[in-house]
Amino acid sequence: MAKRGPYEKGEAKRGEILHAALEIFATEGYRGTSLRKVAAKCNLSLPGLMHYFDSKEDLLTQVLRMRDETARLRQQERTDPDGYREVIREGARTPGLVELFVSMTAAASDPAHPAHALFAERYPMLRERVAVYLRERMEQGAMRTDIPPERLAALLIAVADGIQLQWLIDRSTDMEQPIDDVMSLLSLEPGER
Amino acid sequence: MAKRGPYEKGEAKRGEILHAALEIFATEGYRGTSLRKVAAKCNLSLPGLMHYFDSKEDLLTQVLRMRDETARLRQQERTDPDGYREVIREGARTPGLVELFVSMTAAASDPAHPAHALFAERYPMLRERVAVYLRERMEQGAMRTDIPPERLAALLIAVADGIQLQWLIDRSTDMEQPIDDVMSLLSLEPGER
DNA sequence: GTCTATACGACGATAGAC
DNA sequence: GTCTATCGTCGTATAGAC
Repeated sequence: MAKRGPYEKGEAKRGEILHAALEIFATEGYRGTSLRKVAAKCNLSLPGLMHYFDSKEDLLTQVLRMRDETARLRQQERTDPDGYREVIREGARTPGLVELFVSMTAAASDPAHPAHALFAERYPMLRERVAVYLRERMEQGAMRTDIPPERLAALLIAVADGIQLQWLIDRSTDMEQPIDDVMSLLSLEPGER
Repeated sequence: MAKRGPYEKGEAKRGEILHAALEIFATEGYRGTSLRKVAAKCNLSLPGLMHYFDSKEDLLTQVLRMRDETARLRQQERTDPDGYREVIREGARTPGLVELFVSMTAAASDPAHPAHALFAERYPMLRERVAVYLRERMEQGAMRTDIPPERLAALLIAVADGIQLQWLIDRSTDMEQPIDDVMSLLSLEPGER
């Protein structure tokens, strides 16, 4: 069901801008990247670009939304550690994007920030999806059950986010090991002591 | 051993600036706080303020250094979970500072950033201190020993950092629970199943 | 060494013409 | 829908008074 009229071109251009912005921020990082650079890459003036977005923060927020959407489509319902691993591996290839996510999270602590709503939906959604996976494994008898899956989900996401901060400073940091370690702590198999 | 000559005043003023900057960033957050505001609070012109610092990022880096130093003096060698708890509780009272730390971590991913050296020293030091505590507990027979303390230290710090990201978005997030949960996963006590 | 005044270039944002 | 022109503010740089 193709859009009619002038909307079609506008939506295409909007997508082009978002992809250009994603590429620039991924390569050059969050700091020191201006909207004028993004506009130039799209053969547009700054006001021409701003016609599509309310503000720089709005543009960045939509970049993250697009990023989430493509990641979601690619791995569908993979909430198991292997799915997580894949996400982390890809993040490791694009330090600029990790930096963008972290910077935006900090900025979005202000409820008035455009990205606040995004993260406010995103974290509970992530927790829920991880919790569903953990609950399954518990029902299979493959995991200890003394901590409810919702709490463990918050814990696992914290590990994944937190290790990325250490990795931002030292790129030799192993981002998968801590996830594996938590999972092994949760397993019922021998290995204790 | 008091300093002589004109240095004394300069150092005092430098400290005043750092405290003023800390207060402003703690209350108004990282974004939207300008050096001119900090200068005004110190009854100084902007260049007058810049006489003491190489750049804005340099000033912010020294704010974090000062922050670390006072925290270190106050709790000395407390690397146990209760010491951590205290740090987290105080962080919870000053969202702007947490935002500052997270934003600076992201920015410091660039090795050329003045804060890069700070974090590059800070994380290994933190890991080492936590590892020492964990090793003690292991030797006391109070903890499982199947994962080496160095790896667990990275894990615990990731949990502490990561849960703060979730807390930045949702202030009702319990920042102590995930720490407690990891510690209970590490304990040898019954509770399994 | 401490500090003010002034100016510069770049940023995000907006007004209004086409 | 896209432009030129302009705005206010930012961090920064320099000159020079004391």
